[in-house]
Order: sequence, then structure tokens, then C-alpha cells
Amino acid sequence: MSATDTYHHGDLRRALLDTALVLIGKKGVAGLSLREVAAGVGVSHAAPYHHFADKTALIHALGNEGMELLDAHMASAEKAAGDDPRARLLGIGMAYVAFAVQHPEYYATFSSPEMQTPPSAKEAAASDRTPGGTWVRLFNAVLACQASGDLPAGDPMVLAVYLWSLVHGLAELWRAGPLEQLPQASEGLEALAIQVLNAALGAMHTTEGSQG
Amino acid sequence: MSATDTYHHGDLRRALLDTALVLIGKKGVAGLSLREVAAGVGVSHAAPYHHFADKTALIHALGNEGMELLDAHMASAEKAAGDDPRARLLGIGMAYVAFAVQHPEYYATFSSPEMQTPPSAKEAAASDRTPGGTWVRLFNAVLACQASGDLPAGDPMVLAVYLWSLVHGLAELWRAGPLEQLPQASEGLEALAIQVLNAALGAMHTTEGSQG
DNA sequence: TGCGGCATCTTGACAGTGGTAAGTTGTCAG
DNA sequence: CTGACAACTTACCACTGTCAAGATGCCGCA
Repeated sequence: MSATDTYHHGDLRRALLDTALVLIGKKGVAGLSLREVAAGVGVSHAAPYHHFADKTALIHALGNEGMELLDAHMASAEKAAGDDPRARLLGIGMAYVAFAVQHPEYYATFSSPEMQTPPSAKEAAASDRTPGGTWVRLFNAVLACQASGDLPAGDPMVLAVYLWSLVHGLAELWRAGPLEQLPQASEGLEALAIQVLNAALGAMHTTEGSQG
Repeated sequence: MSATDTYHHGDLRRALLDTALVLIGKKGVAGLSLREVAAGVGVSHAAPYHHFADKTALIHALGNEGMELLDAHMASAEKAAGDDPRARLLGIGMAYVAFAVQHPEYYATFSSPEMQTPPSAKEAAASDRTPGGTWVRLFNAVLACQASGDLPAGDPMVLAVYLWSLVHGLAELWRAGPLEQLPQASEGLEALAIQVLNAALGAMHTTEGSQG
């Protein structure tokens, strides 16, 4: 590490983010200690404040990184699914769930209380508090499915919220653990998720079901 | 308050739980301070340790209370829905979402990191870490719907996980706020939730859609 | 009535945390 | 070579959870 042994670290910001991420993986975002992060990098406990205004700011930075990573995963999953709108939508949903499982440290930042509160007004402009890209991607996929007849012609907003809730809840239940306590689930959680998503999508294929 | 002004508080445990609940409502469970709770009750900062082994233990106690309350809400909603299995299932789902909105302090404890980790082995026996009652109730409602033909004959586990994920995700998205940023949603989030749940239930009425 | 035991509560201390202020060190333009 | 400036350190503050030891009031027993 050429830049690590000098007085000026070189890229301390990046190093802080990285070790913060592994610490979050171990103790969760609630148990994250800025001093421990600093010590892990080998730097004094006040050094992080020259790169992040706050502990919250660091978590926000990680959260935004995670959002971008998630959107990239979704984009590639959508692309890999080919041209079938239904397959693309399924790919997006599974990418969401899979991301939560494969990158629990990043995913943990999404639902952390620090991420719920908007950041400083300045930072708010640069970052998307609502996972805007993710939401737009999902919404467009729903519209495409409706256009092709793979989803009913109801309010796309309702359908999008429905699907978002589903994958979010699935990811949450999966991550939090209660799913593992179901006997059948332990065989293959991913298979169960695909089954559930397929059931949801396939079920809506033939009927509307909205009463509003 | 007759018992509050004596040296022995009378029911300090209850008082601690109550003011902890309102503090969680204000600052979230992550921002809960045991000392602040004690000060709010008008007692020294070490007093809580005679009623709770830990800060975690207090949160666990609140979480268990919330679970019981949630199950009670679900039970009454199920009862109020009458005999139609589908209406009962919808009632259960809406009760879950409504509980998260009407009792955000209790609901916050459910997904808190303190609640994710099992409590001391002794307490674990008395409390149900997985919301057992809730899950059983949902599962039975799914079985009833399948028996009456209101839900397809697929694996009830898949259906139950599907519905659980849906209401959990809906509650989470609702509570966390992103739903409010959708233009249409702000008109009536509850109506949207009912719409989504109805769409989910109604859609599954006619087809199976499982490929497993 | 008085006395001892005991749960309850208080005081005081400890380590660890986020955050700020002032000083130190290195780098780089002029 | 020198000054300015960013990066980093040291020292400190208020606050937190937690523990140990002492004070306080209640209750049963004589």
C-alpha cells in the first residue's frame, strides 16, 4: 500500500468507507463506532471528521453507494432477462432480493434510521433519498408488462407498490431471519423467493382484482 | 398517583416501559437512552437495572408487548370480518399494516436490531421470537381460503410467505416514508394499501401461477 | 412494640461514544 | 526557501450503558 504509510493517508475516505462496511457486516449499522473505524484504518479518532461531517454522513455515503450498486445489479439482471417483459420484471425483483442477501452490509444501511432522515439540505440535492433509479426502473418494467399484456391494465402505481412491497418484505423477512425458521424454507430460500415472486406475477396475469 | 411519590415507586417497571415507548415515538428505538427514560420517570439512572437486566431487555419487553397487541388486533379484525375466509384474510393483512401505522413505537421495536438477536436463553423460552401467533393465524387463514376455494391449491407455505412479505413490506415502506413521496399515494395511504392487498388477493383467485 | 432481612432505589465510578477546538505535520505553489 | 493550506493528532466535553457500594423504606417475626 504505497499511500497508506505516509502521514497524509492518500485516500482515507475510501478506506474509512471500506472498513466501516466490514464492521457493519459484523455488528450491524447500529453497533458501528466511528472510533473503531478510525482505529481499524490506523488513524486517530478525529480524522474521519475531515472527510465526513458526521457519523450519519458516513452512513449516508455508504447508503448511496449501495443504492447505485443495487441499481447496477437490477440493470444487468434486466438486461440478462432478454426481451420478455415478464422475465425482465422477475429479474428486477429477484435482483432486489438477491442484493439484500449478497450484500447485507449495504442493504442494512438502506433501512437504517440514519438513512431515513434526509441528510443535510446540500447533500440532499446530490443524492436520491428515495431510491429513485430503482423505483423508476420498476415502474417502467410494470408499464412494459401492461403494454405487452403480461400485467392487467389497472393503475400501474398500485401494481408497482404491490411488487415493491413484496420484494422489500421478502428481503426483510429473509435478512431478519424468521424465514429460516420455517421448515421448508431452509431447503432453498432463493427457490422459495422465486416461487413467491412467480406466484405473484403469474397470478396477476389473468385478472385485475382491483376494486377501487 | 398514590404510589409515585414514595421511595419505592410502586410499579416502576410499568412506568419505565411507558415512558420508553413515548421516547421511542419521538427519537426512534436507536435514539433511546435508558438514562433519559429514568429521568423522565423521575428516578435515578441506575434504577432501571433492578427491573431490566439490560437496555436490550427493556426493548425486548416492549417488543413482546407489541407482539401481543398486534395479535389481539389481528384477532379482532379477523372476527369482525365475519365468516368469509377471504374477508378474514384481508382483515388480518390490513390489521398488520394498520398496526404499523397506528402504533409506530411498538412496530419500531419489531424490526430493531435488539429484537433480531435472541434474548437471554432463559427469556427465550417465555417469548416467541418469531411472531408465532401471528404466523399461525395467517397460515390458518390461508388454509381456510384454500379450503373454500378463495385461494388456489398450491403450497400454503408459499402463499403465506407471499402475503406476509407483502404486508410486511407495505408496512415498512409506509412507515419509512418513501410511499408518501409518490404523488397519488398522499391522497390516502390506507386506501392504497387496501387496493394493493385486494389486488394481491383478488389476483390469486383464479390461477395458480406456481412453477415449482 | 422493636428488630432483622430484603427488595428497591441512590450515589459514584468506569470505559466507551460522538463531536469540537487547538495544535502539529506534511505537501505544494510561489 | 518560505508561507499557506489541507490532513492529521492530541486534548477535551457531554453523554451513554453498566457495575459496585451505600442508603432507604417495607414486611414478617419475636
